[in-house]
Amino acid sequence: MSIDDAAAKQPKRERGKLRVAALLDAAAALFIERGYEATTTAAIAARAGASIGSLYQFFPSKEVMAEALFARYAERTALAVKDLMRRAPGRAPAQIADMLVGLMLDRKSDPDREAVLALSDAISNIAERRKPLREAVRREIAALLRSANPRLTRRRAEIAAILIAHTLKTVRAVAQAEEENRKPLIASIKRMLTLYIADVVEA
Amino acid sequence: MSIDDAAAKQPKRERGKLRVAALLDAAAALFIERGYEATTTAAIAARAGASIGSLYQFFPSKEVMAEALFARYAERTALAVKDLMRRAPGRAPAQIADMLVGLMLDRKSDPDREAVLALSDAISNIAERRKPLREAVRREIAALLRSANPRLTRRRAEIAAILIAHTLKTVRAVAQAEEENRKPLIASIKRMLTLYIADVVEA
Amino acid sequence: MSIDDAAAKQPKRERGKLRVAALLDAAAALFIERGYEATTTAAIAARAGASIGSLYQFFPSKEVMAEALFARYAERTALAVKDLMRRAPGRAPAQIADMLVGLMLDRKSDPDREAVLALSDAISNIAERRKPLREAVRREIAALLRSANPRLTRRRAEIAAILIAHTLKTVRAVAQAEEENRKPLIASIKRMLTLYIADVVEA
Amino acid sequence: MSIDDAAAKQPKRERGKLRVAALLDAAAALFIERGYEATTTAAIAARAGASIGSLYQFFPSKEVMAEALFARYAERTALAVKDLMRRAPGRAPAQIADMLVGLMLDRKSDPDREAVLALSDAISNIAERRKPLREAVRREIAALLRSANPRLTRRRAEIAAILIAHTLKTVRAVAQAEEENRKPLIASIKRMLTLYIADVVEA
DNA sequence: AATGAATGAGTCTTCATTCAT
DNA sequence: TATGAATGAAGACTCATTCAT
Repeated sequence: MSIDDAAAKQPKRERGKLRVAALLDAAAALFIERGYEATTTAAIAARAGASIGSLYQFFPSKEVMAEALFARYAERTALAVKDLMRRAPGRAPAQIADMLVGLMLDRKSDPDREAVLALSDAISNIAERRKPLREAVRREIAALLRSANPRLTRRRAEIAAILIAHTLKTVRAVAQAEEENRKPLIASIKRMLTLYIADVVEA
Repeated sequence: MSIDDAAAKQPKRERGKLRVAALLDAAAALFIERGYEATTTAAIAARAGASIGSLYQFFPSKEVMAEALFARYAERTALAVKDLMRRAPGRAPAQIADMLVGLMLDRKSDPDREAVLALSDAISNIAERRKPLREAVRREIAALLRSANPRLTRRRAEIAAILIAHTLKTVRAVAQAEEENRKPLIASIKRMLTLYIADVVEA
Repeated sequence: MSIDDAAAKQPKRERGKLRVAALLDAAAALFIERGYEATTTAAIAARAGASIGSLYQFFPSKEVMAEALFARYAERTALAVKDLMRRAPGRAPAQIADMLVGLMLDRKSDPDREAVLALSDAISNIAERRKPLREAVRREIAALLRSANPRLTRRRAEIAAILIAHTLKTVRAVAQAEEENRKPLIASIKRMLTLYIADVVEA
Repeated sequence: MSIDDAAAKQPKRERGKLRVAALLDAAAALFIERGYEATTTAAIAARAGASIGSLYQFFPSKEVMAEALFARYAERTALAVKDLMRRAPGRAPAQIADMLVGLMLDRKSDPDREAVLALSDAISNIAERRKPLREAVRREIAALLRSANPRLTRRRAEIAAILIAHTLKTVRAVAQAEEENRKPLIASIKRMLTLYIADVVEA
């Protein structure tokens, strides 16, 4: 809400929409390749086949680009989570673990995801921006647990949801860093989550 | 061993050692506050009460500073892990989980730790440098598991160790981001690890 | 009369005239608020509720806008001066001082005036453009003095007119910067001018 | 007092002092030649025989340069005014007018003066910064008037001082813009001021 | 050793103006 | 005519690193 909190300008013409998408794609690719700091706005524009002025027509600053990229990613994620929840109720712990890990693996295929990660420590308030998304996910997981065991207190479900969400991040780390062990690791994560969810739900 | 493989110069006098320590402390604090890229060598020198010239007397480049910081951290961590292992053999899963989580909480008090994390995506080969330390930790955890259940295959122990190590990182994340829920979350992590370790060990 | 001597295009339809007026009003307001250099053509268009393309439809350059603004102001000023002169002949020094100061105060209410001042050092040849207006005013004042004292040499009247004109500018400065002292200051200026005019006329 | 209210860094070595002076001289010259906006920091550095980095070593922004230039000018002016006041008491109106106009003409020879004028509308708060100087001058003039006529009320002296100070600015304007009429105009200003001062003092 | 000045390539961003629809 | 996208030269400023004292 600060004064220079200018947001990305919405393009009004078709040409503009294509530009914005191309710029965002280029930014995502470069943020992944080089990191946020090392990526120059000139490079983004060049890769998108646009002039630097064109970039600034839509994004008043490099930081706003990052935010726009995050918004695009958050929107897609929210959709995926919503979709998951439609299919979840009434499942056994092992199935739930499966679905959650599956969601993470699916989402990993979104090229924006990795780019958004490169943003984490680059933009100070991206952490704040990410909060609503994170909390939505937690709420959904907590609801899932309580639908599996209605006697679970709200508080306990909440704590468990936080831990499960954190653990799910491991899926991403594992999928990136440990390519040669990926499969058994994914299986192990599912196993660990299954044990934990069962423990929580049957408490 | 190449020519430009310059490392931090070892200070010869007491005064020099203090300077180096002060510079590393300042760098650590600033890397945490602003990140690696956003921290200027001038700011490091200023916070350490030294001149910029003095900084370059001991560290031939900003990158070398980062490496020196990492080395200081790795050394302390190695000591802590070694110490843990001396006390570990013959414990039950719950105790092992306790000790591992306790180690993370202990190590968190080292101000270098967070700073080293800020280095991750800043310096490409810091990831490489970190590998040996990470693998040492994994080896120790795997050994622990196999000492608890000698029939465990090397491979299974290794996979489990990787997952446990990843999960331990959650301790740090939790301790930072979720202050109000810290205690129940730590307890939950211990519970989840206990369940998983028991599952692995009793397989 | 050179080829690139492009002036503001005369709008043909009513809608165009309104647009031009709105653009000039917006420009005037922004020049006052931010100065000529700091005002962007985009901001002018935006405040006038027009598109940037529309602005350039009527004004081929930012400089031409400034000139058009000046022209609008000069026209109004010339009318006011002409009107003054009709009522001036045969008055006593104190009355003349009164009328001149009154004219300045009147003209101050024209929002273009302040804007035109913001143009002074921004556009080099605006000083040139201003010359004819300035000299017309001086001629009128000189004529006034000589009608009050026909024996006054042309030269003396001219010098006095220049000084009086300069002093009249003080009215504007005073009215802007010294709000709390405005009234006595205006009175003092009138007194000073009265003394001086009397001195010149009775010489 | 805002956060980024960084001031010019004081040089600590002789070399630095020379640099700062050279940069300020270059800035003054260029501000006069081209105006504040049109002067680039690169041009200032070049004219001073310094690198652009060297300029920013001492002046964190172009605006701070302008402020430093103003400070240098204000200091010199304050000295001149103080000196004047030492010689002023007990003089007749004509002599006082003479001295005041003389002061303006003297100060005009300071190359910083004209540069400072080019700053007026460029830097928003320069008006604020100028206030103390302006008020000091007014106080001195008011004191002068009251020493000439002790029965003058504080208020009346103050108002008269403001008007006199404003009128003195005319000296500068005249000296610049009306070169061919300078002499008789200066004489006329002295005459007008003499009349006015006498009127005030003998009231 | 210590200090602080010097360097300049490189970065983000701006903005008057032109063009395509 | 109206609109909004496109352009790119230019400008303020940064910062790791080197040098002179």
